[in-house]
Amino acid sequence: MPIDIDTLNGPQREAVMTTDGPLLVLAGAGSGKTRVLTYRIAHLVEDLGVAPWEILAITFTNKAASEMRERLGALVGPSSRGMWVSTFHSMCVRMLRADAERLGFTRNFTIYDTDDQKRLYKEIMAELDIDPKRFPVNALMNRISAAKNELVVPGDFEKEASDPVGKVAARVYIRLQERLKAANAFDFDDLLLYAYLLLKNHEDVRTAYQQRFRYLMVDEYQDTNHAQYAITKLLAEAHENIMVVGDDDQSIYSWRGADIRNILEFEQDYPRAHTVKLEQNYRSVGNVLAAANAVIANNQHRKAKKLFTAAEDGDKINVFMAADERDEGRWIAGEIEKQRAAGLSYNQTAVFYRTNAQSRMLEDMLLRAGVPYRIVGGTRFFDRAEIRDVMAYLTLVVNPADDIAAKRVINVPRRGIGKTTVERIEQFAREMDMTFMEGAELAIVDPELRASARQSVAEFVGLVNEARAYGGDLRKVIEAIIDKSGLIDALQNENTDEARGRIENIQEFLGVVDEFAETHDEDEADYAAPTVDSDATSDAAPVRVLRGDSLADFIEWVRLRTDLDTVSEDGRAVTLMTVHSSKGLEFDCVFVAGMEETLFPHMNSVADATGIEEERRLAYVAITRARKRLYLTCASQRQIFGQTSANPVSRFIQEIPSELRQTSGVGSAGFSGTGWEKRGSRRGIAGSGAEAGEGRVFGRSSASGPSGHSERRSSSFARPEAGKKAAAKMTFAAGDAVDHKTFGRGKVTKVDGDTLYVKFAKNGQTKKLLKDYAPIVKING
DNA sequence: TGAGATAGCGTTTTT
DNA sequence: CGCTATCTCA
Repeated sequence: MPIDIDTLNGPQREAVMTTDGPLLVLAGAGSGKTRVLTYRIAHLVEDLGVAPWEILAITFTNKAASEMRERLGALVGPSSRGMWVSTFHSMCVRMLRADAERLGFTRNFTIYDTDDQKRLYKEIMAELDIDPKRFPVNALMNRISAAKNELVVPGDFEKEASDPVGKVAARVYIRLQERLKAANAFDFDDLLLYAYLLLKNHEDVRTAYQQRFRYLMVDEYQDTNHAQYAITKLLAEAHENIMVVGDDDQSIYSWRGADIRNILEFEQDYPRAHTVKLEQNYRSVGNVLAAANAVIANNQHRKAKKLFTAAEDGDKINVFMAADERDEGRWIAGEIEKQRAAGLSYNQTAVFYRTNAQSRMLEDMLLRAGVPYRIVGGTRFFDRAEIRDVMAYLTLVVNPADDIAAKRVINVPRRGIGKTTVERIEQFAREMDMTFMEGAELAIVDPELRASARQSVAEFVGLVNEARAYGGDLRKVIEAIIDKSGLIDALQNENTDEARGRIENIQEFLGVVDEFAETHDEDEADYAAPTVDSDATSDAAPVRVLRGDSLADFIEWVRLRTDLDTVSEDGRAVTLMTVHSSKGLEFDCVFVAGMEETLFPHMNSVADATGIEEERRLAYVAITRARKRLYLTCASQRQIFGQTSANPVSRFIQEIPSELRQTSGVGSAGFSGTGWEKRGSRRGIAGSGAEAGEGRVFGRSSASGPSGHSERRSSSFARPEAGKKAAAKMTFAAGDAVDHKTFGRGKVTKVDGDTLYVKFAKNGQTKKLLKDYAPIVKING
């Protein structure tokens, strides 16, 4: 399918057509950069005859990668196969799988996530006798993670560390890498670090990749850390056909090691670099864009640019000042309903917040208002204990050296293997320099252990070893492992509602397996890393992957997966997520809640200018997600950690010219902040769309406190039942059908004063709930 | 060895 | 305030 270059604007076209040499594309928010990226690739393949496997495109999230793959599929068809379109992390995994042996690992290596990592740190700290009170695990983890992202290896780290924490971290770092290697595992940062070392220290490998990838494209370049930068640089060395796309104004991950200088200094790194600026915004209406421009203009350290749009001005930015966070959530819910009545669908609406903690109240209020929503982020499905247990079993089957996984499940379900036995095994392993599983095999014949314990260990070792021989399709294998592990049986025997819920989760997990199988059939398998013996054939054609067994692939897929990756367009629900998660997305209507000093900007970031600038970029990202309507809300007082505090309105609101804003909501006599309008001062002007929802109905003087019942709050909700139950005086009777935030549908079986007994359909369990506080809604039928 | 209770802790953002 | 991790008791 030919691409139509004429649909692009000037700079876009320039970016697409400039294929040779280094190219920096500064792509403002909503300027069509994904389009440019995909068109450029299509141009390379279709017009210039570049082979798909000569192209490497790196994105920040899996979602972005699969989106791009999809678009490319539509653009150039099946020839997009064989192209590497992936995230940094999965690219590194692929490289490491191909050459793990060279680094002292095997191709079955495990990827440790933060939880595994933490367990390992704790073990190491115990081993090295480091007091976790004086040296918190998190501090050490952050320190070492930062070092890895800077490509500082343990030896160098030790030399450089002078402060107390650094000195301790140096010891931990050394041991950590030993332990990880022994476990045949990489943590997240290691994936980058070792991939870099692989390329750096093995010339043949490096050359193979350099020659293969004639064209490199890196998206979200402003978010790359030093390790990613260095990897990219190495890969691009031979051809220097590297295109990076990014927006310094959207750099929001510096806390994770992202170095904004990578984009700011690209032109110095590549003196031949050509630069293209995409400044025409196709996403937002004029007022939204003007607000975004005004806010970001307050940052000193940025490349000069100014987005413009041909779109109409649209509505003003709607600022609402709530009495408290409850009021804020309620108002947002009401406003969403109003928008909905005006024809906006739920899934074109999103509510953003700075911290995950804020989601609770918002959820609660949306639920009460009967607004369907879904949350992105927060606790992940894969983080549930039972799912992690299953994963640990699967991991152990693939990588028996994974001690963390082994220890996690050796007594799950209960087999009567206690601390004593585990410590004994650890002792063996340490003394004989073995893995935990090998130590366990010794323990089977250890006369010092109780016969029953030995028996149980033998059982455990046996089932893991047996599982290695299972064949058949992936789902069958996984089902067999779960079955043999006895996890489900044990849960069934518990015979509690909670256990039934867990079984359900495990079953849902099997659904995930199917999902994986569907999206990863053999044809979809990726092409392998180039083989190193570079005779005539190897760079002429892609090498077909010899990915190990698909169980390993599945584990890897799960490990590198985020909640964000499952954000789908369909589903009639409002999306709730953090501002960070929102990057790259767009919605017709956007609410940003909690626009107060100390929350947004967050108090931990206001100390220095760089912190504030990053918060501002975050605000910029939030604002520019909106296509048509933007709401910024704040609360005059808010409970944080059970403590009520009052904070001034966010400076980012003040930075939006007042003529672009329209303010509504209640002030409060007791409010101590600055910059708040007095109650009612803007009432008359509040005008369109706001009058039914704000102050008059929901707002009440905060002086009366959250406990004060307001008389008639129900009237403005679109859904009568939702409004009704929003009131604290809501009554329930046995037989009522209800919907609970987490438990789903249920039926009231008994009412005892303020206490409700609700039997939930999903898990069959009956819960005691306080009617005024539980996140429940009465529903019809 | 396991279950229960309590104390203590920490809550910015996450590939 | 809510969750986790540790301690204590049976």
